[in-house]
Amino acid sequence: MNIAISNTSEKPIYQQIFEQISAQIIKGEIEKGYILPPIRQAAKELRLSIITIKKAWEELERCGLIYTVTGKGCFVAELSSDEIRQKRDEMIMKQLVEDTSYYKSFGLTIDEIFELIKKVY
Amino acid sequence: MNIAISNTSEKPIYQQIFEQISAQIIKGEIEKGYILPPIRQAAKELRLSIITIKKAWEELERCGLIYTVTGKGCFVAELSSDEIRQKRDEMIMKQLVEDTSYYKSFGLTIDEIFELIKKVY
Amino acid sequence: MNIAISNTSEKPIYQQIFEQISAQIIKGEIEKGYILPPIRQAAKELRLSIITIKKAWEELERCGLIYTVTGKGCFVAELSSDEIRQKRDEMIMKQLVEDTSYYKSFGLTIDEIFELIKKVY
Amino acid sequence: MNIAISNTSEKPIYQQIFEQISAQIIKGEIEKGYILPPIRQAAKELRLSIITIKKAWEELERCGLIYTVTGKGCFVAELSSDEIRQKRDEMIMKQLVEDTSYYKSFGLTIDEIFELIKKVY
DNA sequence: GTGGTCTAGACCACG
DNA sequence: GTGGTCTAGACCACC
Repeated sequence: MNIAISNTSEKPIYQQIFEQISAQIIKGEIEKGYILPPIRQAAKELRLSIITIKKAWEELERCGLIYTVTGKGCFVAELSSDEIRQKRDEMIMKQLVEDTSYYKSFGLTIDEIFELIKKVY
Repeated sequence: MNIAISNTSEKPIYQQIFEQISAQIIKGEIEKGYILPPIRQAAKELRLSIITIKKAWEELERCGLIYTVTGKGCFVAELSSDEIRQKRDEMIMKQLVEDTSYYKSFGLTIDEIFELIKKVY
Repeated sequence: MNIAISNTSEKPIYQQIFEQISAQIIKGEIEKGYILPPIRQAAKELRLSIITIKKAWEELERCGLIYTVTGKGCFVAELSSDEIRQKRDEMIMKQLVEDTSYYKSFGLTIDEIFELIKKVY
Repeated sequence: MNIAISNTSEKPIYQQIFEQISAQIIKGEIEKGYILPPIRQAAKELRLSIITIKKAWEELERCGLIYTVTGKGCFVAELSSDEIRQKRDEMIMKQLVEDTSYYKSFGLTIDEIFELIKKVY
């Protein structure tokens, strides 16, 4: 559980948590079958409301990255590397389609986009 | 004035308008010195509140893309192509920084990002 | 009639005209008894609405700097240098009181104000 | 929160509020990290519309004097005394440029301006 | 609870 | 005619 929260960001906190944990799962930094900390404990550690944590957990479950066993806790889903890769591409693509359409709306060519990304990277 | 509003989008309406008009100005689709439609007329055409339009116009003015003359209307700023280019890169960079940090969080290399963008483009 | 108008300024146009002409009268750049150009002509020269010019002339008359003779035109008032000086101080003081109270509201000492004015001057 | 509103002033209400609060922050009368009253409460207290308060808060945020955390409130920014001083001079300079150009238009020298300010102070 | 957005009116100064 | 400001409600997402 290594999460960095920014209060000033425009992104809602629950989404920041969701993105970071999902990235960690997909990168294999959290092993399959691992039990996520109980909501109450996570809330305490991150000094956030339980509601906020719950919302992040729900998002993760909706994506199939974790599953809840009532009374026992939330487990990281045991996915094959193919499934993982598929989920990763799904999540990234969803974002990518939106992003590129934004860049294209300014009349940028694909090469100009690459140029700018290189600068940022 | 060719604006498409999505009520289901997460983006606030005023920002959708801002983005579309700013893109049109930057692409040169709206010529310099052109008078934007009066806010009341725009509000009526798009079936929006005056304040929503006003907010979009204010953003445009803050970016230096238009200037308003009270009692006369809102004019597209007369910028050099260099200034336009600079403003364009500014706006895109702001978005790009956020986007790439998202991709990076999944462990994507810059080449993998290029690969994906090519597919989408 | 040497007037510079800024459309982008926040100051209303009629006030810009008023300020510039009154300053010219007070500095003696316009001689006493001089006939101001007819409203219609001034409006044409400055490419402004007649209403705008009329409003500026009215302000000048309210300040006693010009007087209107119906059918003949607007004349620069024939004031003694004492009267001129008094009017000048009146106009400046009115502005000054407001300005200094603004600076004071930020907790500036009089010396700090002088320092800043020197920079600007 | 000690705000005095003048309905007769030419200044828009939201700007009066902005100026008073920004002055208080800059003078250190409101401590860093302090939470501004919720916009709805402030609106009620001052008997103003929520939007009017919101506009004032937005100006403060644009100047970097406060930052808002959605769902939590608006906090006074934690700036170093240098940053504060810089912001103060910025705001005053902006006003000062306009003011001095007005005085200069009447042919006043810098010393005459000092003389008058001393009188008023 | 908080702020973010939006509506459908209104009055005013300016041109 | 224009934009500038303001009101008194409303619904939403987030915490």
